[in-house]
Amino acid sequence: MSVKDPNNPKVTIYDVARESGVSYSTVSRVLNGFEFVKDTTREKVLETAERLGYVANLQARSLAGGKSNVIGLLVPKIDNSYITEIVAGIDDELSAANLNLILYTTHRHIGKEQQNVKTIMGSMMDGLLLVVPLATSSYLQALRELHFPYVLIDQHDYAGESSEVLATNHQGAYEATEYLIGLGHRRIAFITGLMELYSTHDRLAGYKAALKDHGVPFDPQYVVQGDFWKQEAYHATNRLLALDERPTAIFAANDLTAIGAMNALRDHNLSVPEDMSIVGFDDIAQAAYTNPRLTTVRQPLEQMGRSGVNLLLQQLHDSDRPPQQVVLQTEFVVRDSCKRID
Amino acid sequence: MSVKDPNNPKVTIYDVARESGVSYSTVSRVLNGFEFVKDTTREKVLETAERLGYVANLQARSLAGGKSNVIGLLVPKIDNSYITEIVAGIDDELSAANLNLILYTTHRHIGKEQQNVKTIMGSMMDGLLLVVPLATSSYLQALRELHFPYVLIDQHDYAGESSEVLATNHQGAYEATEYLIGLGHRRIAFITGLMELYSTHDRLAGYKAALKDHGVPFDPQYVVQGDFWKQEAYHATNRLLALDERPTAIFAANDLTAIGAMNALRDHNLSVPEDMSIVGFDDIAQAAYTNPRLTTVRQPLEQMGRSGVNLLLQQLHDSDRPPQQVVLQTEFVVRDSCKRID
DNA sequence: CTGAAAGCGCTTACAG
DNA sequence: CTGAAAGCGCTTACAG
Repeated sequence: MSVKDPNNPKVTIYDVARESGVSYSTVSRVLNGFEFVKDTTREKVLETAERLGYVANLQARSLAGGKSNVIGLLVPKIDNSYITEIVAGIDDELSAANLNLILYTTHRHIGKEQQNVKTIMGSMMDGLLLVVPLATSSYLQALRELHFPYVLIDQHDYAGESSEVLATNHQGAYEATEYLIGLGHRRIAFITGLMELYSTHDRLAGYKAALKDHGVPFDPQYVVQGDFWKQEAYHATNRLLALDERPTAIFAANDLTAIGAMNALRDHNLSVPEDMSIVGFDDIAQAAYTNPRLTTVRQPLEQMGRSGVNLLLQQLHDSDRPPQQVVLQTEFVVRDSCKRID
Repeated sequence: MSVKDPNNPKVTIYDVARESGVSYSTVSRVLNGFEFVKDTTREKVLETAERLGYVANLQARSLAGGKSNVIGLLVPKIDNSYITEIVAGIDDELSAANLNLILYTTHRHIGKEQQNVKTIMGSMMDGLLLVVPLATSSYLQALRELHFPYVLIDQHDYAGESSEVLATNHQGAYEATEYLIGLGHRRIAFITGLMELYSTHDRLAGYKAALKDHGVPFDPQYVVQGDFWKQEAYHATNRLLALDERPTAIFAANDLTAIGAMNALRDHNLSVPEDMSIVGFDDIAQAAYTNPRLTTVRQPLEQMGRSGVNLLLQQLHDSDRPPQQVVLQTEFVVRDSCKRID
């Protein structure tokens, strides 16, 4: 009876089988928690697996048709806390569920996004989490045909056939706009986000709805296009400042956009909130540290990640589960970047 | 000759072999870039692989003894930009090299860290990147015996047998302390980081060296223990403020520590830099947004991630390569959190 | 409740 | 230059 080195990770089920005097099939069964195994057998196997330091080989397991216990996570890029907070929530929840995470970054490149999804379909992951994907329409259908479990995070499938987690973008934008109106602003600009993302459209709609409900006429010149990034926001703000009738307030599609706008204002020697009121969206960590501190609409980012995992887990347990939509509540956070005007 | 659906990801080398009229062994060879394949054969195979939309099954490949093309990444937790900047660099470089990344978070739990490393050794990853690991001594030996390629990022192997990427912590701390001394400070406190991390010791040594070189006597009461987090820093700062002779400046082991210290000072109605000068370390994104903006020692975090990948790549190509150490330059960044005193 | 067999998709000697 | 065979570590019907 050879005692293997407990530190040698190359212990297989054959080793465990030999040591515990059962067949490797039985070992596999107890390791997978099958019910029809004699208790004494189970204990013996578990004990020797532990003693030998057995660690399952995930590749082999998944190849053989079992679960791989690995989930693919597709994100644009690990470069701002909007993403990292969502990823933190996902990671937490996944590791609590004993699932591994393999990360794919698209670098906001649609071709790469499609390539990655294809790779993921081809490999043997148990499921896929897509954070603000850009080109969903090109692969959602294929994913579904394969019965490949997936969840959209902060993105919407207009076909209505995908599980997704969203925030109350419309309401958040509505409240932000309403707040500005309540402060006396009438010329309120909106810098949009990326047009590929649902949240952009939903926030724009909320903005328009608030204007309408409060009798402020919608003026298309005050809606300028951004892409959720500082740089574009900077340019968009410059365009706004070149208008004959400048806005008195800017509602930015997200916090990074708000920061970019603040940079542009500073370069024009305009100060916030004296010369321009600003509201953001997201409440990323930086928002509490801008100067002045940014008034914004908080999204429960980490929770969005967690909810995404939970939706996925449900699909993993029941692959015929109809798609579900989880909508998380935003919260308006008043800080110092807005001022009442008369 | 059945044409398969190009969108069906379940295309295997058998399909490619059948379609192109060669054996699956040959297909495998061309897919792996072997040299002894007739050019026409290679082209034919490549063309049909492309046409059928073949995607390699990584699990199978690695099981069969080939490379898995996946690298394990072990991090404490995705919860602050020190980590996420390093991860961003790693992710970038890895995807440029066509390598997949599987993420393991330890939640700063030593048992979990050891468990994860064990799992990684057992599974078939090609290599492992460890970012500020806490319990290296317990598994480095095993990793080496398995010839498992790994690189330490911002952590040191005292045995000198590991490849690692570090920053000039000593020098950075020296410069920070010297700067404070140059501003007239003599009672300079140091809030340490986690004692398990090399950087803590290296920075402490730099701090002491600067004091010594400038004839400022070292006073142990001014060294208080932190753990790189705001909360501990808050308490450490309170201890400092309870001293009979309060320090006039605090050198914090990292920016989060500096922020925690600023919070404590604010709660004592003390202002920075009027009542207390503060220097941080890292220059995470937040550092430019504190109020006042934080003077700090910049670490090239993203570059540290990139260098880690490069070291790993070298080992992947030549597993007998002796361990290498890469030391990246820090940079002192003066902002507004320090004041000259007389 | 348990064993023997087939097979997941691939790589790699071994022959030729 | 290329094919047939064995095997990576595991799961899952199929028998019993």
